[in-house]
Amino acid sequence: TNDKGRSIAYQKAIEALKRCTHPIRSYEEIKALPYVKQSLADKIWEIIRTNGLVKLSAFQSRDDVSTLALFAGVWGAGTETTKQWFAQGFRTLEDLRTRARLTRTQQIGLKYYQDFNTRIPRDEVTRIETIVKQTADEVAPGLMIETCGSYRRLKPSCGDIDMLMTFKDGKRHIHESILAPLIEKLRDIGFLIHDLINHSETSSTSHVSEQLTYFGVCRLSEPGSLHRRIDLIFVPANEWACSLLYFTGSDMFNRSMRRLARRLNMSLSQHGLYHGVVRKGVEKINTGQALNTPTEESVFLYLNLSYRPPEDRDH
DNA sequence: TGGCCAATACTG
DNA sequence: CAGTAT
DNA sequence: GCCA
Repeated sequence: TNDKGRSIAYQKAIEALKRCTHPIRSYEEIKALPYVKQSLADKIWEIIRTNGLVKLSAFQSRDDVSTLALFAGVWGAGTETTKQWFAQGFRTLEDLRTRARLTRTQQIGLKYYQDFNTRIPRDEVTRIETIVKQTADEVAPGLMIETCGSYRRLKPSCGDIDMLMTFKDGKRHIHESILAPLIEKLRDIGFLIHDLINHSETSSTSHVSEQLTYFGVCRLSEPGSLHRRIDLIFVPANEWACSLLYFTGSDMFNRSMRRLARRLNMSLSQHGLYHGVVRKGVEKINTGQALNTPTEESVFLYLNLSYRPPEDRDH
């Protein structure tokens, strides 16, 4: 419930299982998998034998666990908030609506609870993408726009919509005035329904970033359309490739790529790839120098990896 | 036994 | 600052 | 919970 390390370990084991192509017949075969040892092998074997896991069903049916899982579906509420709500005696979404103290974003998260927790079919993402691109062409021509996340990994459905943009020519500077008119226009045409977060990431530490980020709620005009979570992100041209990599994911893929970078005394983030990084434990002594990363391919190359297209980046 | 990706901005 | 999000 |  509150064990980050353990949940990562389970994730790794799950990925290892997915990667395993040959059928599993014996307990020994399970234990031979990476990231699977005694404890997890026992659990997996029990699932295979009995088609279930006694401990898991007992766990899931616990009042607190199921309630926390329900509350976790509210955008803007994390582990601490959901625990507090449970402690205050709330058990249903109706309890939250009528009695809980909610932040503005949590109110939106609750209002659209069902919608936000419904997967978005690919073709709907495509239609949403078209609207944003058309509108961008009107108010800020010359933008390159790429829809990332699971959409770019060619998944049949997506949890939300992540759109990354930069200037095609790569020369013009990203400026606050680019984001605002686009948002405004999208709001005018009835596409954007709510704003969740509107932030401008400016140079505060080592790297000079001019990333602009908007999180909001959109909806297609067709009757019956659900409200969808959409993120619009402007990045400076020199950060395009690393941002694209980051926002395309998957999460697990990003992690393993960053682990590799670290082993090579480099550091990878959405802003760039740095080499000559000096670390003392987790702490960075020297941030190193930024490498020129014009394309995703270039990042793979620096890390001595062969290129993997988005659809092969599930882990 | 410590780390498990990284870096940063918003809200209250 | 703690919490949440990307 | 697994790994270095």
